[in-house]
Amino acid sequence: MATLGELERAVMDLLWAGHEAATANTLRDLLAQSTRAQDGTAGHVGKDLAVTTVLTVLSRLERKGLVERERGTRPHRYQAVSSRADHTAELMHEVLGSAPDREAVLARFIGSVSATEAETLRKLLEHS
Amino acid sequence: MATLGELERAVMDLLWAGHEAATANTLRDLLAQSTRAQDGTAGHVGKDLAVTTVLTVLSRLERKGLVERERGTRPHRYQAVSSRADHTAELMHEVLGSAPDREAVLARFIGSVSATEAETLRKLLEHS
DNA sequence: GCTTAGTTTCTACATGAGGTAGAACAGCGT
DNA sequence: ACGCTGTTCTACCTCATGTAGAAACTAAGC
Repeated sequence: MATLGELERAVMDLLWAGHEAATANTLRDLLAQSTRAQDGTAGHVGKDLAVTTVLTVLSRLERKGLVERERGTRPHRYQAVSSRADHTAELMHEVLGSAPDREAVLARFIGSVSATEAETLRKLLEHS
Repeated sequence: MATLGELERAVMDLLWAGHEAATANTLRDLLAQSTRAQDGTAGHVGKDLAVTTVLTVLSRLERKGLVERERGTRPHRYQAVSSRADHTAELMHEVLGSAPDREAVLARFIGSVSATEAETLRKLLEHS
């Protein structure tokens, strides 16, 4: 499955931020951002990493299909293939999909959702 | 997180079956069942495993909090702590929970649900 | 053209999870 | 006391992930 490690997730957080801003990041960007990110912030990494470390992670994320790399430009540009929300929703479907009793799962899932979110869901379901 | 390996999942599948039937399984039960399980069936394991292998897995699942073991009886009794549906729903919440943009995620999630399931969801949300 | 600083690729090592199982120990029925 | 079955301990292998050095590569200036 597409389960991410801690560092992978941090890098994805940075890339996802760029995704919202429709920005393709370079390695340098990412390093700068990761240095800037504070504890608790998305993309936070508690230490200084070697450039190669980040590149390795980027390659692995690319292999996993989460990151796309523009090889044409000179510093390559890296960007998340899909938004964080899309990715998370997909993950939820993956989790759900492996169940033979989807209905039961959905029932439990709905059962433990906050009142406000239940409201949100109701609204979302009106249209479809 | 509670991400399971292949064998762990197979064992959980057997235990979950027992959970529905309100049955606590012994090691022997599980081995017999796993041998019986056919390809595609829940709890399927393609080969004969050593007893210790299954026991190790059970211990790890116990450590993860997914399995409870009755140590009083002589062959110990093993059982799933919660139903598969509960577990899966919990997993979905975990996935969702790590997102800062829960609403957006829910929107995407709902967006890619089948029509029939959307209907199910609507019904489920009526009561709450 | 040649050096240089930043980029990318290759290769490597450490750690931890999970699959797998032997060795040894413990309790029960005979 | 003996042996069978279940349990515990320990161990090994593989793979994912974190981490990074060494080397190859490239654009830009001198």
